[in-house]
Amino acid sequence: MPNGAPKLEVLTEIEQEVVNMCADAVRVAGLPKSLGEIYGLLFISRDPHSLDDLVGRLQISKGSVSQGLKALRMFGAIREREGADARRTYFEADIKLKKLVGGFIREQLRPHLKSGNERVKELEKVVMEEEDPDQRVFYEQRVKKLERWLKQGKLILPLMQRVLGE
Amino acid sequence: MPNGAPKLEVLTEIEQEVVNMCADAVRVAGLPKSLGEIYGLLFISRDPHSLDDLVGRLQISKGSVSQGLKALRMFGAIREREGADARRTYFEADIKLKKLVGGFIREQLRPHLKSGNERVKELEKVVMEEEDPDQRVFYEQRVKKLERWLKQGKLILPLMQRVLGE
DNA sequence: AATCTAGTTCAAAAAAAATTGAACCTGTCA
DNA sequence: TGACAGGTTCAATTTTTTTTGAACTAGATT
Repeated sequence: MPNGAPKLEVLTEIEQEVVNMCADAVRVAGLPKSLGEIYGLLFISRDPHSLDDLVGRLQISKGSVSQGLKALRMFGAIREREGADARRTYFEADIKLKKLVGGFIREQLRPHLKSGNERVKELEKVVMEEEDPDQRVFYEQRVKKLERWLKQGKLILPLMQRVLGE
Repeated sequence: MPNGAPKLEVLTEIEQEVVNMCADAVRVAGLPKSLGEIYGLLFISRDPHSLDDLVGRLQISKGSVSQGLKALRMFGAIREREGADARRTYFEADIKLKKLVGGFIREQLRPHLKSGNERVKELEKVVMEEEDPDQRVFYEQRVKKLERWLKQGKLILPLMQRVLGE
């Protein structure tokens, strides 16, 4: 009978430190702290953890951990693994920066660029209706500027991924 | 006697659209909406605006606009300009993407990388105290990984600035 | 089939962040 | 000098975001 009981111990100093660093790092990216805490603990752990392990060690609710794991899986930041209790799902961190940044770009940045494009197209239409010719010319310049910004954004994402390709 | 009275008119469709786009864009970067609204209105205006103009047109409080302008000045995203009323300070948008991104990197990203470095140095010390040799080797690997991540981050910032050099 | 249990969902609660507005500077003008 | 106006500050309030936890689903297990 395998020991599948969730771990309940408190975090060691090292674990706590890494968990905090990751929590702060994801905040910079505008993601919830709990996500970083979960990733941080997996990152600094040799053995994979189950949902209940994470609840016990990090002292955050089952709901938060469930949602956090879901998001991290979407980013490709964690992987499922076999573990002590065949009934549970265990997770380990994917530590390739390329993967993490790639997931972030795909899930967070690209959707915004996409909707930005649509909005600029809308803008072009509205600008065409401007009566005053000088004003219209000015607006056209500015909208063109927005378009160029979006293009630059689209350009820089794959570049970032390439550079972080290690 | 120059007419320095603040503008009170409501936003046109175009202005509203650009203001909203900028508001959403800065949210992605983790900055307050009001900052984006202010920048957006300046971006799409031919003439510079005073603090009271912005309060009147955007319907946000004097306090918020004052703070927003302060932050935008720090980023280098806006410039002071002469205007109708010699007593007031007027602002116009700096529309060079390089400048905007540069300001963001300098004010928001670099400080985090810096504190990250310090924290990793702290971590190294704590790891040295780990008794179990296998565990210590594992921790050393992970801390090294964190160091590499920070280095990559430092590497990519100037690259971004260069690419956005237009 | 009834019971367990790992995991999910989501409305409500809590926490964090942004905004407000009144008090307060500071320099100008009469 | 005193009244005034532009601008700043910051404690209190509002809004937004995150977290919680109880109810629920689904897939074993007896």
